[in-house]
Amino acid sequence: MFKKETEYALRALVYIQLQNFKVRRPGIVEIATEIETPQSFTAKILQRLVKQGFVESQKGINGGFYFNKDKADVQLKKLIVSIEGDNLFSGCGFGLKQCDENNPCPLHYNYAPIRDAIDKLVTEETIQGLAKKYNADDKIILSRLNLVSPINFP
Amino acid sequence: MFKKETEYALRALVYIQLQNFKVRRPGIVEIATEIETPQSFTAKILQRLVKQGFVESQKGINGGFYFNKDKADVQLKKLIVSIEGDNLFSGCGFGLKQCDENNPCPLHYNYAPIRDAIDKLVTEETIQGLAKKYNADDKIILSRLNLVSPINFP
DNA sequence: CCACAAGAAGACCTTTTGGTCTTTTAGTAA
DNA sequence: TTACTAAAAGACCAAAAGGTCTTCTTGTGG
Repeated sequence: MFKKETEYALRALVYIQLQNFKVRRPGIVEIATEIETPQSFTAKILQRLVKQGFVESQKGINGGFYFNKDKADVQLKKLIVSIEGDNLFSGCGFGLKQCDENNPCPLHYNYAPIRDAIDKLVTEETIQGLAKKYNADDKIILSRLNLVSPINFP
Repeated sequence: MFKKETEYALRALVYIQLQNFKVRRPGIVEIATEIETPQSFTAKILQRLVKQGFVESQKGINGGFYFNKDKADVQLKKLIVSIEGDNLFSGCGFGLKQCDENNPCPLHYNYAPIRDAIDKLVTEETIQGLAKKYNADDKIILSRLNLVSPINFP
């Protein structure tokens, strides 16, 4: 469904938010280890997300990645579109350029409701929402790390 | 959603079935022109589909691609899986290896219904079904070709 | 039986995606 | 102010996806 880059970004950001809830700012080594992604590639992805303002980072000792609480929650759709464009939400299942209600392809009436459901999901859900669900439902899994003692976090 | 190869295969096969309904066997040049895909690439895709038994072909004058009426209709799922594997129907939105009801990722409860809807659609629908819809609903579009006079077709 | 009209086969190329590695920059604590 | 820690930057590499091109092979129809 999603590209690897998108999957890694989702997992990394949810992981960062979870650690932020625990008053920690995880570094790239910890993040990549816990969400089980290639470290350098994950670093590159996060650097782009920092540049684009989805998440922030702090260099040096006790540095790491974190969300600015003054900013709005990160909407999944904005994140996904920034990585892989909006083809998933607006494209035609047949790959036709012009396919809509007035000019439907043979798959249109089957496919449109699914596409709309995907759009609704990613429009309504946020990284912070996913992280909160994780905290609320102890069945939900994401990483191998379950509890880390908080360190000082200004 | 789907890979280009899958999209081209869907369009090509539906086009072939539509022409078969008109007692014609379209050739690769006609197919690629009408469904607006790269000719050589489309030829390559169709050759693979012939080898795998999804469609048949006839060389020489008045040759072209056609469906064997004695065989079962082509289920979209079988076609798609043969091209891009079943990740779309069984994979996790987060890209986790082990993600299910018992071990859900944070996106699981949102994503599973969508994935199931996709699975249902491609399991129930066939190339022949799509082509028939096309014939029944004159709004539906696929190619630039709307009517071609039938030629002899044994 | 030959000319021609197709599809078959496969080598090759380009772009995108996924990924590694090395060097630089910046922040912090002692 | 130095030593260390951590992110930033970007060159580089590998695999997969997407696509082209040339050369067979096969099946008619005349």
